[in-house]
Amino acid sequence: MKAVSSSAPPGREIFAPFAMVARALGHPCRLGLLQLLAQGERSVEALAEQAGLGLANASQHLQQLRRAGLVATRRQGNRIFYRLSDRAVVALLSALRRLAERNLSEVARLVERHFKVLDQAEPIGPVELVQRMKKGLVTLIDVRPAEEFAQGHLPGALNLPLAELGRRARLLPRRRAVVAYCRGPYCMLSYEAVARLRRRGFTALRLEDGVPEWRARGLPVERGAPQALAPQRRKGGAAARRLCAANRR
Amino acid sequence: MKAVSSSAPPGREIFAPFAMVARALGHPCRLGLLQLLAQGERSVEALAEQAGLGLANASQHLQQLRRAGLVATRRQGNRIFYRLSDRAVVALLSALRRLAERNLSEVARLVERHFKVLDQAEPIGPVELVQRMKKGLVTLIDVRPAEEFAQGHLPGALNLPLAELGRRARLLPRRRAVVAYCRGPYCMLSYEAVARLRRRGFTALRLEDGVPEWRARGLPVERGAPQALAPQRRKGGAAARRLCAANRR
DNA sequence: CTTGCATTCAAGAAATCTGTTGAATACTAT
DNA sequence: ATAGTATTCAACAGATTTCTTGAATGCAAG
Repeated sequence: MKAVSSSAPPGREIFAPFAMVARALGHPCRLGLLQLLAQGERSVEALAEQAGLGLANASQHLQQLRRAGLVATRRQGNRIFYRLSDRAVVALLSALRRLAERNLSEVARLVERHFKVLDQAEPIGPVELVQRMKKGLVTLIDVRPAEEFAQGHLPGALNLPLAELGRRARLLPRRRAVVAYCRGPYCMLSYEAVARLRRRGFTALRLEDGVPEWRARGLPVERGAPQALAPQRRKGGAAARRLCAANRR
Repeated sequence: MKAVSSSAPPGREIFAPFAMVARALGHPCRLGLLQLLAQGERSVEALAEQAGLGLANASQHLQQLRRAGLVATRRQGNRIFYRLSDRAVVALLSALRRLAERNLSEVARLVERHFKVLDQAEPIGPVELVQRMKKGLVTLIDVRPAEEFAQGHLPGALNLPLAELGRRARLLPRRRAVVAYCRGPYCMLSYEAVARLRRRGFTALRLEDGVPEWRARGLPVERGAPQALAPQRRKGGAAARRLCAANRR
């Protein structure tokens, strides 16, 4: 950018810091990194791998995010963990998503179509989920990797990472519908999970929100406990009761 | 950006549209244009002039905003009027501002310092304004140009554009404190107005919000009526009553 | 101190973005 | 039609961004 055209109206530089933050959000890779970080803190290496980026490249993207104040770092021994600097970041991302959904109908249609192939049905919202859980109508599964589940998950959810879905799907009760959720509205894990479950004859639905959105709504999140890998779990009954108890307050 | 490094994790392109919207916000000039548009619709020419941009340059920035779905256009005869496409845009800008304020303390300090020279006192919030207006303690002035005032202003505000402040300041009551507002938290008009009024011996304060923020809070806005240019107006009394009435609902 | 590991820095090529200029388009008024 | 106005388009130079590669840094373990 050259010297601003003619008479620079005063108070233009004021916007520079804000523009910098917006710019930091302005790259698909960085949005992907932020979505991952919204699940919990991670090392550079883990982020690079899960985002499918080269190491140095991921590092540079992360530093850009840090310069913009969107993420913060913590050193632990040899490695450096990145995390969202503030839960307002999730709010900003949600605002961005809402607006892009409304206004970019052209692109949004394409995205939707691309996903609708996997999931023809509307996702259900958090309110409806709680109602159905209360009635014991659904089994709630978290299809993210176990580590992310450990860092926070919906109360009463079973952790069934997509990778293990093939092996463990048969353990799900067939009577109840299965509701799957993952990292967020634009994470494809749950789309994929729902598609696979349907192919196996399950009644499967997607939860609209991911964990970050759920948390941002002020709804309760259960931490820790990567869940016993025990394939045989009282499926749904106890879990549903826990979810309801947590939501009743 | 080349082909994404190695194995493109699925669902990366999904973020592209969102990144595009964020990018559109990622330039100081475009943020300035959006701030102007938040006051009301405008022609390209008016926008270019007020933002201090070349005509073609402004046009291109505006088209970028339109491609991102942030603004929309309307043709009227010879000219084209741009407007915000959705009030969610103001919400997004506010979210951006909040986050940048919190996290970019380094830059924020500089900005603040730059402004604190003009305004040493904290701005007052909308709640406090309503209270003081109710008690008839303050005169509320809108220091934006008359056209913007006409497109929407706080109930009971007097329009005293910065350009006319010199001539008309003497007409303000000296007993009451003067509260000035303008386009938003990072518009310098009100800073400047407050500084000038103080130099003249007034007790002057800045309102934290501008009209867009006020509106976004769901507070009432009076439209039309560029206000009689009559220098002699029952200053504050009737205005205050109107503001209070409007806010009471 | 040396080694190994995680991360960052540095440099360079390719792509993208910006602002300017001058021409082209779309509409109004004469 | 013709002239005039408002806006957009096209093209270009300069700046910035992005990703890759390879080296440098900081820390922990031996």
